[in-house]
Amino acid sequence: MQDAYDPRAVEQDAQQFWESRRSFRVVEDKSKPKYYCLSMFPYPSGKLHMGHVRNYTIGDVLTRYYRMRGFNVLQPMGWDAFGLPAENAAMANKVPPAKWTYDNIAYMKKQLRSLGFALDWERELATCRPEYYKWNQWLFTRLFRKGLAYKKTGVVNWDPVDQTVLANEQVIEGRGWRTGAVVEKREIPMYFFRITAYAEELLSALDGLPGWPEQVKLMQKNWIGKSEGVRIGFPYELNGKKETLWVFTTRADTLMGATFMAVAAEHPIAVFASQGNPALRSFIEECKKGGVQEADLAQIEKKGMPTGVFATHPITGEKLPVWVGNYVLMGYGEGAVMGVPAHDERDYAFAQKYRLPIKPVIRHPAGDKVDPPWKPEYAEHGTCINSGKYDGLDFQDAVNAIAGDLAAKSLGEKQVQWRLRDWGVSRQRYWGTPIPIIHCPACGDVPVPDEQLPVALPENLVPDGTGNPLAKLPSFYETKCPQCGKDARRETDTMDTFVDSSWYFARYACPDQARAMVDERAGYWMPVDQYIGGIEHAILHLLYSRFFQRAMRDEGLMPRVAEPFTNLLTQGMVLAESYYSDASGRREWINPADVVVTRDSKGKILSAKTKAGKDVVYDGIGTMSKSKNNGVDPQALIDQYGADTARFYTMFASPPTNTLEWSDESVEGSYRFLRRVWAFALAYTKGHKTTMHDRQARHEIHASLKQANYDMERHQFNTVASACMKILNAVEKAGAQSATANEGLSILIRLLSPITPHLSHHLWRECGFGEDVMAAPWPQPDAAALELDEVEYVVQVNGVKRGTVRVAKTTDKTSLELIVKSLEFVKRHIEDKVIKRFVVVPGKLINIVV
RNA sequence: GCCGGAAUGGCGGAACUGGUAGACGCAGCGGACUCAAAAUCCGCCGGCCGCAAGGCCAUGAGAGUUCGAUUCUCUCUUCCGGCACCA
Repeated sequence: MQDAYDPRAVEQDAQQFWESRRSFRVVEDKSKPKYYCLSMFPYPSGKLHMGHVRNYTIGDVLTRYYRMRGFNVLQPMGWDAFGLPAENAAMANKVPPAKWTYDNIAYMKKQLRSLGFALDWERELATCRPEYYKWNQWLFTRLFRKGLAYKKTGVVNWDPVDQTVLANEQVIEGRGWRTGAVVEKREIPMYFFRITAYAEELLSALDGLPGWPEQVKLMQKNWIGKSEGVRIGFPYELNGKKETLWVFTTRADTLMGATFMAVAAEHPIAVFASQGNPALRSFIEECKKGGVQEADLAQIEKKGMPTGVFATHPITGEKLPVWVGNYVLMGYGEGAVMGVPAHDERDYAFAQKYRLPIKPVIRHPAGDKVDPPWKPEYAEHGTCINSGKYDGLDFQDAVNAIAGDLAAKSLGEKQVQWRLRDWGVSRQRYWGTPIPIIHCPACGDVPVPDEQLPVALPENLVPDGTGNPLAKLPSFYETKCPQCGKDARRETDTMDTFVDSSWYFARYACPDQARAMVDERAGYWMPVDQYIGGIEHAILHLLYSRFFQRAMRDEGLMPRVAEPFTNLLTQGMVLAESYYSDASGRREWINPADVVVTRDSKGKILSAKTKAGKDVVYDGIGTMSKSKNNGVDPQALIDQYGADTARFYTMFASPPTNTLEWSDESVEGSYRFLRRVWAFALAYTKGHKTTMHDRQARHEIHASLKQANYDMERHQFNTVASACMKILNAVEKAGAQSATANEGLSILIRLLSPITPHLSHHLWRECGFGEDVMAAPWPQPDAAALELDEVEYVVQVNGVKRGTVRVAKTTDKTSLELIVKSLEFVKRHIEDKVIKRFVVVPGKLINIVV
């Protein structure tokens, strides 16, 4: 055994051992319980970032742990390889996205290998490969025939200068990122997946997911947003024609307080009324300015303009003015709302601004009046007032009565409304799965027949920022209609990359299957037993995957599996400090690795300078991002300390679900610990062995092991790492030649092996415990070692700690009371007072209440 | 704006079902070893008062329940994630 710990040599050696044995290759094996451990696959952006290291280390710790516990464990890896950054890189470097992507995959794969993850590389897949995306297309055509994929218009961000659709990310403060032009909303035809057909099941099935964090289930529940309400019709006349303006409301009880109507700018009433009304037309144009992001729309100043149209209140017959409101969204409900200013905050603000009447119809906790400013209680449920025959009814009775009266006039019905919208999957972009539709002038939209799949994406194009290059490539879009054989045009839009990532987990079971999307091997491996990934995916990716699993199930694939992920671990983000320099008048972001910080004694930052001495400004802590240049490159860490230190640090630094604030300094401590383990093992191999046991040390070892096993089960790996440190402390106390060292080292090396597999592999062999630590059984604490004859009680008087006392374990409550009352530090606090209570928590604590 | 989460020493964090707040580390300080440095080892390490014994304060802020609250309830503040075309 070498005197000094040399991570490079140890890690190469262990990786070769695993490689030569194909240690991580798994096949279906009915004799063992299966465990499918999956980490979210990476986007091949160039190199690994710390979030990847953290994510994949968590997955690898679980993989190796379950493997030692006797499970047949699958841990695969692949590449979420389509997406926007490849097109951006292509524009910047004039290199096709395909080449950029494949180069990145090659480099990142090398990095993953150097970290020693127990991955079955024979199952590797990349979503940009035709043998993968063929099945996106195949499923799309199946859903299309069933009506679960369909075409309608959707709203996008439009850059009027580049004449192109922009992603939300490419809209900076309402302007196109390349042109600086004010972005406009534009309606274009696109394909949608009818996820709303599964809304009820996606919602109710959340209750059957005990292995998911409550917070994620709650977010999904709110996202799906089931609400029960009433669809109400307000008759109006347009050009002498009788029409009905429909709205949806969850507050039908406030119908008698409606004083106006508001419709979206795209609503037919608005469009009609704007003819011959230049002011209204320019207002509608104004509403189209800006992007489509929900967060922006929710914060814009509420503005409106009357259309001159009046709608009839379905109960009172009163004429209500119809306004165009920039806060009404065409995509939600009916694209129109009834304005009840007295009991809705947005309507209240709108009515105040435009001096519309405010009519209170609900008695709220603060009374009957709704004087300004707005108070949240105005929106609370209560008894109806000023509502004619509905006066005195409470919320539910009023809704029922009003819905009943409206139904009699065919102007209303109860309705369940979902916040969830259908999933728009069309992207006007090149680097994605081509949508397998052919547009025929005679036959309409025709899905590409199976024998013509995949619709291959040409890999040699370079986008230029002015729209989709596929739409400029006749050899791609010129085709024949599969039905009538006449000239037709191929769809040039590609699919949202979320489609790729909605089923990759099933494909890992059978990546080599050329004849089907998945085969019976998916039936063996699915569902995923443990899924691990960033909390930022809590809604979209996970919801889309749950939808896809059901769509595939109903297509006869994996018929028994509805939920793709049995257990979910959402890891926290890896954060870093960011700094910029203002010197050039423009913010120049400086990597934290190049910044020297001086702090005061409280740890507050006094000043920050670059290594060259230039002043920089501290911009707080946040996610690592390219735009703020605050990424920490894990490669430097691996090169300097080795993979095991990188792995140990990321596990030890904080519990997996917390955010992790990066600190270079703490890495050193992890490395020091691994060196101490090495040094102790070295001393152990050299010395004479004795049969002597250190009882106290042995107790500490087994108590720590018990804790570690508990924490392993609840995925709190930072305290597993702490337990390893405690065991080393104990075993060092016992001495390298003791029998306790033999037992303790054997436990320690096994306990560490999921976290630091290379070091554990090496030491296990050097200490003579066996050939392969992964084949060893997982350690269990010895009950006898955990037992102690004496227990220490904390003694409190009135809940304040006054001291401790050691007594025999068998002491009963009566004698305990006598012993405690005679203690000097107790007497002092209870003399001449009456003891009201004597609380004993067995084995732990005594509280005397006086 | 809406939905979800978090807040504990100088720093990361621990405290299992309400029972010793600060485990285990990092940084810092003092010492040993060394010609010296590195490495390693030993000791101290929340704040205030006190020579000490000991006492008081303290888990973002404010209230409440309890013999006892970091843990449960309510209100608030700040920060983080998501908001449907970033992945």
